[in-house]
Amino acid sequence: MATGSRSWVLHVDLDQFIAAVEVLRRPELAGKPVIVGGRGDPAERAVVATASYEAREFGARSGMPLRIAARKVPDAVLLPVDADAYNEASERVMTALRSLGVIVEVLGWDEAFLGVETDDPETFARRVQATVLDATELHCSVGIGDNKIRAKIATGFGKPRGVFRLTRANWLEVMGERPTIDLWGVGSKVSKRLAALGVETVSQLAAASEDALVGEFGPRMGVWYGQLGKGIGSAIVDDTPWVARGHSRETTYQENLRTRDEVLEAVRQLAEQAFADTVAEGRPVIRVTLKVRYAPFFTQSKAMKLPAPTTDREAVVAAALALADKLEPGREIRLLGVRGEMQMPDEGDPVERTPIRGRL
DNA sequence: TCTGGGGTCCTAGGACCC
DNA sequence: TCTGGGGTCCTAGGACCC
Repeated sequence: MATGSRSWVLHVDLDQFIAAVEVLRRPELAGKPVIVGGRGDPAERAVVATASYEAREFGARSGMPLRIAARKVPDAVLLPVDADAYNEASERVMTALRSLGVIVEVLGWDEAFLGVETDDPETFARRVQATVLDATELHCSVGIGDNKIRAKIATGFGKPRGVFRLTRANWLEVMGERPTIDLWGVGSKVSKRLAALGVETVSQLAAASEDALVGEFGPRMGVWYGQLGKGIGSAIVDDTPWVARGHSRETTYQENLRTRDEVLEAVRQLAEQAFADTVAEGRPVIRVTLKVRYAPFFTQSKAMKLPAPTTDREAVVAAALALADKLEPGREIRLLGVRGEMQMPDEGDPVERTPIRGRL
């Protein structure tokens, strides 16, 4: 048996995860337009974390200002983000996936790659869905691929509650005529720059000259985009625990900050919170970055490598405050962020594994 | 209509050294 | 007097993802 057994990458994605978790604990919300975001108050500066399918019919989208979404969907049930509840549900999902005896690489709250040896990936995918549903009452879609890129993109064609296979064999047939922005890792800016090069579709990207792409995007990104057009990418599914490079805290203020004292106090608070997260990792901070968004919407950053790696809270806070003194005085500020970057555990021995939220 | 909060990686350009 | 090329380190900022 298993004569045709080979390696597959499966990508599992929960369907409207956050809204589904909310409906689970409040069954009366089933079938209603549900919008989750911020503190659930459309009068505040916040954006939509998830809109249920019913709310999407009226034009609500994740990432949209809560205020706008509430206007589009007057009958919507607005709920605050409850991170603890989603983390707990996420843990149960991942535990269910691990019970299948395969390698599980977690991508976020509601996503994971599975490394699977099988001669029938569709049947295995259905088993994944049944296992998750049985354990959590949540539905998911599964993409099957011969690498992570294709598995990830395949999932979109399976939604909701479906399974789709995307490999070298059908890559151009399925993706070739689609716009480049449909690729994972190509956003609005890059798709426009590609269009300026005459590259509108995935097949055009696959056929584009690497020299032209490198000329436009640089040695790494240029090569990367060319590979992406062909659907080429890593097939390594790695379950070693993720080690964060840094931690940050940022806040959008409901009222813009106006005075220097307000700004310094805000920076101090954010620095202490971000520092607390880095301390929990047990590694020293090597670099501090201050991010500022002046009203109405202009973002800048100031960064500073510390003289020496430190676990001293006051040193980190002092660095953040020093950066705050480089901000333009007298301008209204609507957002501040402080990021602490940590020393990696085994410097000089770069992790071979692929970064999950960055490149694949 | 007015844009969260948490991350990752890449590129350009200046400073400095040989 | 005016000038090279390569390398490293650092900061600022861009782009993308969930």
